[in-house]
This record gives sequence, structure tokens and C-alpha cells, in this order.
Amino acid sequence: MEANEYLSLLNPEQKESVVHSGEGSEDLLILAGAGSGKTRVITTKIAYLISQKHVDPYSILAVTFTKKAADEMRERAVRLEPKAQYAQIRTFHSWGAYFLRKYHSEASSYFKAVYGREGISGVDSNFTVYDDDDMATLVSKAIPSIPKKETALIAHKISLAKDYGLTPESESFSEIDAGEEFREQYALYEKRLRQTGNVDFGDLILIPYLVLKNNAEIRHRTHLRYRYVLVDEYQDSNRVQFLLLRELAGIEEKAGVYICVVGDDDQSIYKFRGAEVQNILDFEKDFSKPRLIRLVRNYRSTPEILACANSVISNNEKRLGKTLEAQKKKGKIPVLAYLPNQDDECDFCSDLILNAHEKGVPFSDWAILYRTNAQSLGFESTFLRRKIPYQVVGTLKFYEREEIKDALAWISFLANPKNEIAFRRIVNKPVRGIGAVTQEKIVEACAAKSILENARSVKISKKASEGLNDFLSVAEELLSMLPSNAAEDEKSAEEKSDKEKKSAKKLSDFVDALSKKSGLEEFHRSQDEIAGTQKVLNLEELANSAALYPCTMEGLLEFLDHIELDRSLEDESSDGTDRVTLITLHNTKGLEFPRVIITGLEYGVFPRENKSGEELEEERRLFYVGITRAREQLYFTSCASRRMYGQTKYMSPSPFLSEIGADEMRVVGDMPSSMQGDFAGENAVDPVAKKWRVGASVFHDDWGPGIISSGRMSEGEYVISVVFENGSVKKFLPKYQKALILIED
DNA sequence: GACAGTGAAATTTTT
DNA sequence: TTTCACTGTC
Repeated sequence: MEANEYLSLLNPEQKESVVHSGEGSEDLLILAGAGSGKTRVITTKIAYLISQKHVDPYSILAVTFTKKAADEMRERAVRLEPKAQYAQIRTFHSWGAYFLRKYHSEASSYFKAVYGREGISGVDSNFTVYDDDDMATLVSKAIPSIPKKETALIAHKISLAKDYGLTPESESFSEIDAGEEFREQYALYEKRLRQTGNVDFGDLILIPYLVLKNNAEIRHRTHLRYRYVLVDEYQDSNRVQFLLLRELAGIEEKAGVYICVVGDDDQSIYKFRGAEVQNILDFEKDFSKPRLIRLVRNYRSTPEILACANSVISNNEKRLGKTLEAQKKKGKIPVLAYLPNQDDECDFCSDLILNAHEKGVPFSDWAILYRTNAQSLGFESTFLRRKIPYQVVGTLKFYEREEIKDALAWISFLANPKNEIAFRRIVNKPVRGIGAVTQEKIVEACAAKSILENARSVKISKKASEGLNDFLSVAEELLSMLPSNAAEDEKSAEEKSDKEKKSAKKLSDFVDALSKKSGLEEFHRSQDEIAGTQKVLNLEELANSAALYPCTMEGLLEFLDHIELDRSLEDESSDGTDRVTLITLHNTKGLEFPRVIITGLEYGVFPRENKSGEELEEERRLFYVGITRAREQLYFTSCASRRMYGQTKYMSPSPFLSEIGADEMRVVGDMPSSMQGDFAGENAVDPVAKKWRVGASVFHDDWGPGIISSGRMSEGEYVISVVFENGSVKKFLPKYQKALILIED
């Protein structure tokens, strides 16, 4: 396609975003609302830079957060401009992995300087990436005094520290609410991890940042290489990603690297994972002469849907501010249904879907959105009963399955025999008589050395040594199946895989052999027979997915990177079957559906209880994301009572619902007041309780505005808890309370 | 090391 | 209510 052709498809703001290319060292922030054609802009921009500005595609780096988004971006950019295939279009983490493999020895030198040389391996060229579970295991091995159940907590905290760009040497951990005790734990973990030569997820960003920051030569080379850096979904970037971007930009040395970020502050929903809305709010402050372009024309949803979205999000204070403008013709007004309980909610959704289906609306037009995974259960059983085909998105993911983790542990161990976590996972599975004590001995003796090469010289019991021999010979046998093509190291990874795909043996045969020889297949086959699972099938699936890679050590590493850096592997059921989608609100980001039902709109469910201030704003953004997924029709459901943890709880409508104007939606059913008398006897209607209902807004003379988070009868008195905007929670007896007033809405 | 029995806990989760 | 992690027994 010619440039003027694809540019003519854009609206003025989109076009401006595309042609802005940083003359006069200006950077660019594109504030792209939901459904405003963001991906089109970024892909067109890549094509435009190459074909019109004659930019070498090799010098373009475009990063996204998910594999799916990266694939889509590459595909669409290449369609516009074939040379875009030579640009680096990938996820933040996969770029980090690429960078680390390239500069592993510089990274290792950095760590040797920090920790001293003894027993430190740093980052190996053939490192594998530890996931959360692996991290927790490593924590418990690095700090044996820690109780098992706290390891995951500490691992999480370490992840968070890395997301904030903090190392054990950092001055303070106040940003992540941790202190000196944490510093010691973090340091022990790091030392242990550096012994293995492997990295965790956080390292994929943190270490490239540290290397760039501390190594002027590499920084310089990198500035020469990447002249144009584009970041998608910038609102989801965390602190360390921001720091890395600053190094890539080379602001201080005036490297002249063009930075363009695209994002939507209103769709930032990953604060709990370290994402910083502040990054996008501060962009204009942090980068050079930045230009801000707003894309607010929405091509996805009807004006009625956008009116709701705009009303809701305008209640947030921390935002750059924008109002979506509908480009579609008028449609149907959104519907809010007040329902007695969650069974009625399931039936209401089923009725909607089945009625529409009779009129020819496919099941796949529908998506049921909910706040927590547990809420899918009711829908699943109802849909099963009423024969509505459905798919649940993002529950047990492929890579989280035991058998897959086992096979991957084998692969990781072969790639890097210093990987103690992988070793521990597989050495005694199936049982080889190598218990925890023996494992400990072996790992201790082989610290920072190849377990494969050194394990035989460790003194262990006779029984264990037989098992170990068995294990090691399987590993050696498997390794011998993998020729290493060191001679071809000079070639770039892309070039190499292309060639080898055609000629060499497939890696799938290797993975298949691995399942069999390791005993994993047999082990899981017997599990399948007991539990009726399909673990063996999954192992075969894994082998299949390796078919595209050559049967070499390099192919193995590529395959590992692909698997490890794409934990969002599609559910196998994403074939063309016509079915309803059940999905958490978080998982809907980037998706759209003709008909959307947002369920469980009750205080305590959505928003979750005790949310206030910034946290409440994030919940509101989540609601906004949900609303803007809908193309044609939007429904809300809110239940008067809900079974939670085995008890029936009486619910109040979500405060978010009152943020939508009365004329912006149609209400069906009766809005419940708290403790309604439907269920005679148990909960007599107390007029005080009715007035001071859960979810209502209040104002306190000393504490300011707040929301009633719970209310119950205690010794004949109605007691409420109020969450104030500063986060504090207070209890009151409203009957006698004078400083507290109710704000009617 | 497998298993039943007990008790505490119960968000969201790109990589 | 359900789930999962831990405990003690065989």
C-alpha cells in the first residue's frame, strides 16, 4: 500500500500522530482512548518512518506488554510495509531477554563487581527465566528459616522491588513498604540466583537497565542502534521500565533518540503489579519537549455506551482528562438489572443470550464480565444446564499445569545445569529415591557449578546414588541429541532460525523423547488414570508446539524463551466455535465484543470492599475498561444478595452505578435497600439500617468524605464501618453520631 | 511417600 | 462453600 493511501484512512489527529517524527528532538505522547484506533496509528507510524522518512527498520524498537499485542502489531505493520519485519517489534520482556543474551558477559561483570567474584556466575548466555513459583522455591532455599507459606509473599515483594528498580543495595525500600529485614532477604535471594546464572522476570528489565546505566560503552552502542523507540500501553509500564526507557532515550547525553509512547491513563489497571499511572501523567515532565496528542474519536461503541463510560471515568481525579466522542450511529440504551440473587443473575444472562440466539445472534457476540474468577462458577453450571456453549478465558493456564512445568524444568535444566530449581523439581519425579536431604547435599556441593558435571562426586547413600545415576544418564543421553552449532553463533538469531527451520530435525521429536525417557510421560499417564486428567495429551501438545524450532541447543533456548515469555498462551478452545466468553474484567483489556454484560455490580464485589482513594480510582478504571469493551449493547447486573464463602450476604448496589446518569441507562427490577425484608424474619428492616446502607457516601466533620463499607446489628445497635478517603476505617453507631452526615446522591 | 483428616483462608495477574 | 496446605499415620 502506498503511503498516501494509508494516511488517507486516518483522521487528522491520527495522521498528526503518525507524521510527527521528532524533528527538533521532540518526543511524543499519544493519549489514545479506548477504541480510538491506537494500533492503527502505531503500525502506520512504523510503516511511515520506513517508507517516507527512509528510516532503517533495524533502528526501530517497538515494545508492547503482551505477546499477542506484539504479534498483532508486527503483522499489521508488515502488511503496510514489508520492511517492518526487520524492525524490533516485541514485548518489553522479550526485548530484555534478547539484550541480556547479547550482553550477558557485561551483565555478569557488573554483578561480579557488586558481589565479588567468588561463587558468582552472574548471567549465563543460556539462562532460563524463573517464574513466581520458582522464585518462591529459591527464596525458601536461600533463606531456610522462612516458613513455607511466607516464601511466596517474599518472592512477590522481591518482584515488586525489581519492578521499582530497587536492588539490595538501594538506599531505601519505602516505596514498596519494606525495611531492612527485607533488604537482607532480598540480598540472600539475589546471591543465590546469581549463582545459578539464571534470571527472574523482573531481571529481564532491571538488569538491562543496570547495564545501560553503568556501562557507557554499551549505552552508546545502544543509542546508535535504536534511533526510534515506540512504547505501547504506556500506562501499564512500571518504574523500572520507565528507567530503562530513559536510558534508551539518552536524555542526558542528548543521544537524539526519538521516543513515542502510546497509552491511556484511564485504562491503567495493574497498579498491584507495579504499574505506575504516574509514568504517563509525568511524561511531559520526564521527556524532552514532549508533544501531546489526544485520540478521542471512538470507532468501537455506540454513543449511549460512551456516555456511560464518560460519566463514570469523570469521577476520577488523577487523570489527564479526555472525553470519548462517538463516531457510530445511535444505538440502544444500556440496561441495568437489579436482581434478587446470583442465581437470578445467571438466569437473567442466560435468558438474554438464548432470546437473542433465537433471533440469530451468535453466542460469540456475548461476553460476561466479572471482577473475580470465582464468579464464573455460577455461570458455568447454569450455562451447562441450559446448554449455552461457553469458554472461560484465563483460568488454569497451559504453562501452569504440573506436567508442563515438569517438562519445562527438564528443558531448563538441560539448557543450564546450574538450575537448582529445575533440578529439584525433576530429579525425584518419578521417584528415584532422592529425597530432600540428598537434594540439599547435591545442590550445596554444586553451588554455582554444573550439577550435571559435579553431582556424581557428591557423597550420598547407595540407594540415592543409583537413582541419581539413572537421572544423570537420562540427562546426558538427551543432551547428546542436541548438537550445538557454535560455529553459527555469528549469525543473528532471526536469520539462523529461518534457515534451520527448513533443513534440520524438529525440536518436537526431542521434546517427545524427553517426556518418554525422563519417565514423565509414564508418571503422568498413571496420574491421568487416577484423576481422569489429560496430562499426557498436554505433554504431546507441548511437543507439538516445539515443531517450529530446530533440534539444537539454540533451538531449545529459543523455544524456552518463546514459552517462558508468553505465559498468556491461548486457551486451546479459541477455535472458531460459537460460544459465550466468560472473562474477568482485567483480562478483557484490548478485547471487544458486540454485547457485554458486566455482572456483580455490588459494593464489596465490584468495587471490592475497603477500597478508597487511589485504589477506588483504579477499580473505577476497571469498570471503565469493561464498559468500553462493548460495541453495540451493554448490560449491568446487580444482586440484592449473594452467597459468599458459604454464607448469604445482603448486598448494596455498586456506588459506580450511581455515577451513571438516570437518563443514560434503563433500570429494570427493584433497587434493593440494605437488609431488605424479602427474607422475612431473619433480617427485620431496621429504619436506621435502611438509611445508613452499605455503599452510601457520608461526610464526617473530622475525617472528611467516606463510604460505608459494612453495617450490622450488634447488641441491638446498628454499627457501621466507614472507609475514609485517607484509607482509615472507623466504626460508628449512626443513631448517636452527630459528626457524621449522609450525602444523598 | 501416600493418604486421610483438619483448619485457615478466600482479588485482580500482561511477562 | 470450597480449596489448599499442613499434619500425622501407616
